[in-house]
Amino acid sequence: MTLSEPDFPTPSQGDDCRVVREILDLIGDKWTLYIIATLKDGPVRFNELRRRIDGISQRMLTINLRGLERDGLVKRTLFPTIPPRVDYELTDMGRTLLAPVMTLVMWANRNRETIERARIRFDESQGAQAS
Amino acid sequence: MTLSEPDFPTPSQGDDCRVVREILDLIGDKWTLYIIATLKDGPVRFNELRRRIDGISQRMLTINLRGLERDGLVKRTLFPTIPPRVDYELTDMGRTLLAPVMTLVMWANRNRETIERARIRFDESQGAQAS
DNA sequence: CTGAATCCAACAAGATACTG
DNA sequence: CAGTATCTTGTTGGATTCAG
Repeated sequence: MTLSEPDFPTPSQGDDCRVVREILDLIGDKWTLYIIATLKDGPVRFNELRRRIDGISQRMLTINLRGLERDGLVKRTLFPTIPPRVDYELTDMGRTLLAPVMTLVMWANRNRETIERARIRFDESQGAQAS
Repeated sequence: MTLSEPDFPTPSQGDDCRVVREILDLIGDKWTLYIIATLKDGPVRFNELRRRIDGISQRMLTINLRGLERDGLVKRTLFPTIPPRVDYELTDMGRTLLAPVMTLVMWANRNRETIERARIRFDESQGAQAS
């Protein structure tokens, strides 16, 4: 285990945070997570990805797929047919990322409403004090 | 448990991903995670935060703290002394975020080198095919 | 000390058109 | 079908200045 906090593992400021930043730079952008999620069940073709991910542009899909391929999270397979066909699929490492992401999903699901309420309350108190 | 996938819980494209996006919008920016990590052991004053988080500007610290306060992850306590003093600390919900983040930290630590190698390999193969 | 307000640079991302 | 290239725009973040 990389971390050795006694009772509860918490991010140890200096080191870990930078590492997490790299990961967040990896998956923290607008589309990457959607792409990974869309690939979770197996290979998907380029335009199929585009159709399934609502609102993504051709450009962004290409760029993000390149990044994921570069990082070894996604494998690109070109079939040199006419018309050409390209399959994208998660690598083994890409699949291991699904688990950590899931803990975030669960946290999000559990706390979404609380956060929503906190926001409303905060915004109201801000509006009220504007005298 | 919020998810009920049979063998392995994976992000279910439509729903969960949007929820995670909200969370990533929360912590996915450049500084929020550092702030949360810096607050993990208890209240910290504004300028102390600023000192401990290398490179952050006053403006960004303020903005991010406001956001965290708005979302109910951080509590702000103003001591109306002269000069004024403001303490920031994680709320209970804020602390629960540490655990999910940690799974990401661990994934990052485990896979950092692999990713680094993948990148080098990818970049080299790209340079090679540029004929 | 703890901010708020303003201006500005850099980058991310959308729209569109073109190509093998 | 699967991209690339270019242009434009929106957002983020840094620097600086001012205020309670």
